[in-house]
Amino acid sequence: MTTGSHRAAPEHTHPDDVPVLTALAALADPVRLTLVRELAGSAAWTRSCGSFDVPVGKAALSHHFAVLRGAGLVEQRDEGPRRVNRLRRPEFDARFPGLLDLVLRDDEPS
Amino acid sequence: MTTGSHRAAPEHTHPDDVPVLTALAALADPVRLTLVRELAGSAAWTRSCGSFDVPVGKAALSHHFAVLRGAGLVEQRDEGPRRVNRLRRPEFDARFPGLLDLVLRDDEPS
DNA sequence: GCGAGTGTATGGTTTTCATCGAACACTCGG
DNA sequence: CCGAGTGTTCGATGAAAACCATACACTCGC
Repeated sequence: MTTGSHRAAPEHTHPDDVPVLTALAALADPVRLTLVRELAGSAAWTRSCGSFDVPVGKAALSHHFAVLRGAGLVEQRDEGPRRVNRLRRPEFDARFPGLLDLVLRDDEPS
Repeated sequence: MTTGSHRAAPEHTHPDDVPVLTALAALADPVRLTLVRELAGSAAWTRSCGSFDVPVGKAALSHHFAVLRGAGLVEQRDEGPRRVNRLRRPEFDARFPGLLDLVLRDDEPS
């Protein structure tokens, strides 16, 4: 019986269980949008939560990741002391085709 | 000199001038989502502002339409005493391909 | 020119949400 | 076993946004 004391694994929501409104609300925030974009530019499982360049404290950051998880946008795994992330591109694309493409490739209007 | 006293024409924003964040925020609200969907199901210029089935008062409704205009989602024209609406599908699709399709054809997860 | 119908603007209330500081949990290397 | 590093949770604060009720503006039929 390896009852090993582990940290509680983060709760994940599959994109298939996510209402559109939740997905849109998750992406309609400048900080989270930055996280998603930066995450899309890195290989899976290579970025820990603290490695993102956003102007908010740890607490807020943690909250934002919880929202992204709840929207099926991000998957997290504990790796030693840090929590590493992966953008759930294929699953999310299957549920909301084109949405990620939109927010990723967008250039702001001149 | 026909200085005719007309009502101020509503200010419109073309989708090309709309940042993604604004578009997402506009759609990430249950009332506005209903408006867009109901509007998509009707012919252009056939729906006045008051003809939508949403559980808010006139003032809030007026505000929501202002947000939709500002996001390049809706065009309005004064027709007698009422203000009729049109969903700017082609323009908005050109700026954000697939986004409207997504919010329109979506079925909530079981 | 009234009065009904329709929409906007204003002012104020309530709710929601992003944020922070501080305290706590876990992992790992000395 | 301690201390540094990392992330979550809690409580509180502040800002943004949705909302309502009221008052105002415009159009039209009578």
